[in-house]
Amino acid sequence: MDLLASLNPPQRDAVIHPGGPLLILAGAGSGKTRVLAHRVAYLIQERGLAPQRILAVTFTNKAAHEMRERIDTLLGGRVARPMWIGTFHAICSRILRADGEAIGVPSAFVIYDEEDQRKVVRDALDELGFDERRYPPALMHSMIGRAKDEALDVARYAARATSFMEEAAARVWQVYQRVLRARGALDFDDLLLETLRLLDEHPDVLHRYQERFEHVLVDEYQDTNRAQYLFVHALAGRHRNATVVGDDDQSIYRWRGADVRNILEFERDYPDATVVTLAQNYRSTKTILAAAHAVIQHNPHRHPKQLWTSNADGVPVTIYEALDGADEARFVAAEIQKRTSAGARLRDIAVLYRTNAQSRLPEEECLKAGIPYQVVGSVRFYERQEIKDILAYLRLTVNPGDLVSLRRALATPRRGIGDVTLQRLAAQAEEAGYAMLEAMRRPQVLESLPRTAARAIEEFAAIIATLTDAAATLPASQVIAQALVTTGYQTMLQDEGTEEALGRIENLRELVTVAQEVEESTGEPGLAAFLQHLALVADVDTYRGDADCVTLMTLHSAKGLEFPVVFVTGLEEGLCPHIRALDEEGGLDEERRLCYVGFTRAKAELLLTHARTRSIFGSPSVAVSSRFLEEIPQALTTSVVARPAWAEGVGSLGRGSGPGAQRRPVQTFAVGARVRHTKFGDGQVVEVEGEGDGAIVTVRFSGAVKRLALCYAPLEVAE
DNA sequence: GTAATGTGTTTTTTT
DNA sequence: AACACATTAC
Repeated sequence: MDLLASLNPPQRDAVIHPGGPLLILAGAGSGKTRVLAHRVAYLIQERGLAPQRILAVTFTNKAAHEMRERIDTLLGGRVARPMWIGTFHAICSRILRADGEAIGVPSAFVIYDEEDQRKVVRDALDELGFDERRYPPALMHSMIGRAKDEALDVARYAARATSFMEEAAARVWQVYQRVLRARGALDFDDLLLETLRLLDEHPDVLHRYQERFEHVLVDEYQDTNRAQYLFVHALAGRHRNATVVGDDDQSIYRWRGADVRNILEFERDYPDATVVTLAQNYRSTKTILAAAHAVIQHNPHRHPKQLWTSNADGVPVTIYEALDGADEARFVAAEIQKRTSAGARLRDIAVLYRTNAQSRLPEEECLKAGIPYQVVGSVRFYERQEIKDILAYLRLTVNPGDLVSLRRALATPRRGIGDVTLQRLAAQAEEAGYAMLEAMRRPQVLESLPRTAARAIEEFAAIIATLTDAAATLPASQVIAQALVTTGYQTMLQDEGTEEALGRIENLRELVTVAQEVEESTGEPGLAAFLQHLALVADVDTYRGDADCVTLMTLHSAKGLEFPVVFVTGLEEGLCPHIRALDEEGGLDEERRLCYVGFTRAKAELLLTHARTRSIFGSPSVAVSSRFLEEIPQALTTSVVARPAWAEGVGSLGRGSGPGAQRRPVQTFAVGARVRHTKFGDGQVVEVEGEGDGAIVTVRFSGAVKRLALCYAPLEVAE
């Protein structure tokens, strides 16, 4: 296959770049994923590079899968299998599993998620005798997290601490880290930091990986943090074949430690770097691109650049001013139905918002309207209660020292073991130098406990022992299936019998299926590998592009995706830009980039909505439309304003409620377009006067020619 | 030791 | 509005 035929000149330059550092500045929709896939395929096919000598870092697992598939398609066959491709976290996890023992990381380490981490922080505060009111756990946790993003260690952080709070955080961090280590656990940041430490302290390991990876490619480079930066530069240090791709305008993870300087200063890091700029957009209409550009150009300190496209002008951007959140949701649902009845596919439509909480109203409206939808994110699959409960048992079998999991497993199903018993156990275990699980098996320990408690403990220890045996020989999926029964968890849910409980059983079955799939795709059947994999699943990894439904998700999750029709909802001051971002240095710029990312997801049609009142924590408050909306030139937009309920039924169209029925959101029709009117039937547009809200179209129907006010006439595009 | 009730808090965004 | 956490009652 000719890998270059379908590429434009700069894309081709990037693909055939012989070696040495390469920076690809790729604007939204400029085909960067394609270029990366083609470059890898080219290296393999034309340069004869062995796939296992390539390391590619993507932002999500989903992107990793897609990349692998694209490369396979380009080359024909499953060529990309031996190539390492995944997120920073997944790749570091793999390295640590293989080589972590050298720095004392057990290969079956568990990964603590946000909730687990919070518990450890609170334990640490407790141990230090710090009052949670004076030292909020959330604040302590985030201070530690930010420091880790910058690849600091406790000692250096403590040394440079300037405030009282920072000194406190340093002490908490110290205990936090000791606790994690004692439990054989790592948090997300540790995956990177421990890998860096491994590479630093064991030059032989560093050299092995450096030697192996002749090419290192990194996608979404604008969203890498300091630790990730160091990782890339360490691994590419030998061959110097680092290819990084990114767009400073799409940097939206600063709050997570992402440092846009990584991309802006790549040329300083590598003075001999080749820079390729991809400025042609293949995704969006001229109108959408112009609107997006109008917004982003308000940001200072950006690489000045302007995307262009040879695509059509397309239709204007719709701006809808809703009465409130519910009205906004009704508008969205009505517009979706309009488009699907005109032949659009549900999977081509996305509804985006700033915060997860905003998904509720559109969800309800979709439900009412019978529109199938999927929500990406909000409650993550593996963070569901039932999943975490079962995982707690499994984690214990892999890692007996995991106290967070022990506490969790002991609590559900209820076994009559509470804090009192647990503390007695812990005290005895410490005294005798046993691990907790070990103490549970000692007769002399059990004897000292009340009879009922002792029997419950025995039973629990037996369950863990059975599962541990199973985990030693069986693949993860079978261990999980067994755990559902052995722990009594499934019985508990069945007895409960509520719809919710049955849903939970469903989720647990799904977990078994997921395990089977992961076993197949990774070829690593063990429970430890599965658990580590599971902890690294991102929200957007659950997005099913092939499902026949509308997609609801946050602006963050939407990065890297595209849809013919995109709604961006809640464009109000305080929401987008978010109020919490406004008092952070540079926060507004990042909100604007987020908005830009949202706009540039749209291929054909972009609909922006905001509400006049918005419920915050249950109580309604007046909302002002987002400054980002004001930044879009009116020439590019069509505005629709909701009519308040009290004006309903005056004069016209008294059918039903909701904006879809009472006031027709304005569509635009070109002269010649075939249209359908509910009363007059099919016709053809012969003239358009004015535009937007006040437009009047003249339509020739089979019987008569009519002049119709677009905002009131029940007129649609005919399919 | 558990279930029920009450209170306060929360929302940015996520690997 | 929804949820986590604490207190209270059993």
